[in-house]
This record gives sequence, structure tokens and C-alpha cells, in this order.
Amino acid sequence: MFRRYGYNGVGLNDVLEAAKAPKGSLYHHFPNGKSDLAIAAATWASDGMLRTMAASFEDAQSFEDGFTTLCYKLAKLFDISGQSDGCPVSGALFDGPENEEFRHASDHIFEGWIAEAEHYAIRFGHQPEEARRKAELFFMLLQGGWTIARAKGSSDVLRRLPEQLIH
Amino acid sequence: MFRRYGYNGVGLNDVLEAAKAPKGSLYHHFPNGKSDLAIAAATWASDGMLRTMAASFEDAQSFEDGFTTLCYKLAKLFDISGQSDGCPVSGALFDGPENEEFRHASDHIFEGWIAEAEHYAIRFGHQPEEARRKAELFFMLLQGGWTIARAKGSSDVLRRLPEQLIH
DNA sequence: ACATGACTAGACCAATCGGTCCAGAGCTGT
DNA sequence: ACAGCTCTGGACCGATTGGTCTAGTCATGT
Repeated sequence: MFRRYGYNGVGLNDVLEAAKAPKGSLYHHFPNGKSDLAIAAATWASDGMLRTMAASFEDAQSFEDGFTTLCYKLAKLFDISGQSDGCPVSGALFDGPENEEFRHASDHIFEGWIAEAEHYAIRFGHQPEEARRKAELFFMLLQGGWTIARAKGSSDVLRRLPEQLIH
Repeated sequence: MFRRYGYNGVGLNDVLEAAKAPKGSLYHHFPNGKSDLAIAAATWASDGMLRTMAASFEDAQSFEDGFTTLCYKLAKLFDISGQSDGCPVSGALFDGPENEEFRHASDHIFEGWIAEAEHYAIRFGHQPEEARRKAELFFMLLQGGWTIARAKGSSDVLRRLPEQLIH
């Protein structure tokens, strides 16, 4: 729900109704309420992304190869979601309260993705500096491509993303 | 306010207080209230972006040259905003109500940016297909780079963006 | 059997939300 | 001077917001 409607676009009552859980349970497990929940949701989504990345690069022959697989996987997820979900981290955190905790949490998660991509680039023989550059490009292509896909309501851009990495 | 807090993160009362305007004026000029206002704000911000692009590419010697100038301009704007503003269109529209009007508006605006970049690429001698690819890369680098800059609270990434275009 | 802590259930709250409404201010053409 | 507008000012509305609070359920260890 966060990735689709954004932090402020989601009401606690909506969440609780969807989860068939009462308020008491939420505030027992997440004492700080909505903000705790959003960070937990973003962290959970990030773990899923890291797993998808690992699965994509596991049998890859090159960085470009792994990236291609990942793009197709994400395009599929995008279609399943009804072409309306955004980045779970941006949705849950950037749209949230403007405080240092949220900013740092999103930085930490994004840095995790980039570091993981950098790790793959190095494994496939790229030099450290080149690997970091490629990892950042990796991230920006996904983030920007996802934005276009959402605006267009089509996953085509995501599948054409690998072309951008080669040139 | 929309680009910093997102559509749902901004209350009409906050906007009206900042504008020193009463409710009546808002609903006279924007009969549909908040949603009209958000689309107007996004359109206005888009015009500013197009002007900044034009200014950056006007005296440029190449596509890369113009892009570099633009990145530095945007980095400056990002710093002035206190390193917390996001993309005005994403903030005002993606975070807003999930309807076809908003989706289409954001697509239209983004497509305008890409078409403009494509136009510059063609002017600098790139082939049509290559120009479109480069224009989409242009957009994704800005969108993704801005996201990183926001998470890190630093405009450094934006200034290093041109490196990604060359390789 | 009983005590104890984890957890649920939901009534309840003040604050704020976007939006409606209308009295009247102020300008313009006659 | 008056009529006929556009536009402003802000009181007011029901709905919803995130959050609090307490009574009670439940599982577990002794």
C-alpha cells in the first residue's frame, strides 16, 4: 500500500482493515505507529529486492546479462501490480515525515542496492572505480525507468533498460 | 510544497496560509480544488524545467556539454532548496490520487522533457534512434540521480552525472 | 489451579482533512 | 448612481486522520 499510495496516501485504518488487525496489535508491535511500520515495510521490500537481484545475477555470464534478467523480472512484477506501484522505499520514506531518521533509512537501503550491484560488477572483472560507476548507473536506470513505466502505465521501458547499460 | 512533501503531505490550509489566500479564492480559480492546484503546480514546474534545459543547451557544443551545464544548474537548485525537494511532477502527481487524469498528466510532462532532450540530441547530429535512446537515458539519469541526491542529502551525485552519459 | 506477561480488540479522542457556502468587497460599463 | 460582474474572506461541515487507553483474551511456566 505504501508503494502504491505513498506514506501520506495510506491511512492506518485502511492498513488495519486490509490486515484484519486492530489498532492495539499495531501499536504493540510498532510502538511508534505509522513511522515504524513504514520503515519496516521499506526494509522488508528492500530484502525482497536484494533477493531478486541475487537470483538474477546468480547464473549470469556478465553484469549486463544479470541486469537484463533483473529488468525482465521487475517488469513482470510491475505488470502484476497493475502498473501502478512505485519504488517501495521512495513511497514509504520520501513521502513520509521529513526527518533525519527517514532520510538516513532510505539512504541506507539504496546504498545497499548499489553496493550489491557494485559487488556483482567486481565479480565480473570490472575495475573498482568502474564498478562503482556502473552500480550507480544501474540504480539510476531502475529508478528512472520505473518512473517512466509508471507514467506510461507500461513495462516496456523496463525491458529496454539493458540497451542503456551497453552504450 | 508539493515537491517537498508530496501531494498528500500538503494540507490545503498550509498552502493557503503560505499564500495568504482564503479558501474562497482557491476554489474560485481552481474549481476542483487540490487536484487542479497540483496539476497546475506540476505544469508550472515543468515549464521552469524546460526553460532551464533550453538555457543549458543554448550555448552548448555537444549534447554532453549541455547535459553537464544542466546538471550543475540542477545541483545548485537542489542545494538552494535545502537538499530536500524531490521531482515536482512526481511529488505532485504520483503521490496524488490514483486516477487516469493524473497519470496522463505526468506522462505528458515527462514526455515533454524527453522530447526536448531528443530534439537537442538530433540538433547535435545524433541519429533519430540514438537520439531517443539518449534522451531517455538523460531523463532516467536525472530522475535516479535526484533520488540518490535526496537520500544522501548531497548534490554531489548530480554533478557526477555527466560521467554516466559518456560511457 | 493459578499467576504472569504477551497480545488483541475496539471504543474513543482531539486535530486536521478537503470541500461547501454565502455575505460582501471591489471593479467595470453604462 | 446603479447594476452586474468577478473575486475574496472566512465560518462551517462531515469525514478521516494518527494515536491513546483500557478491558479482556490467550498461551505458557510453575
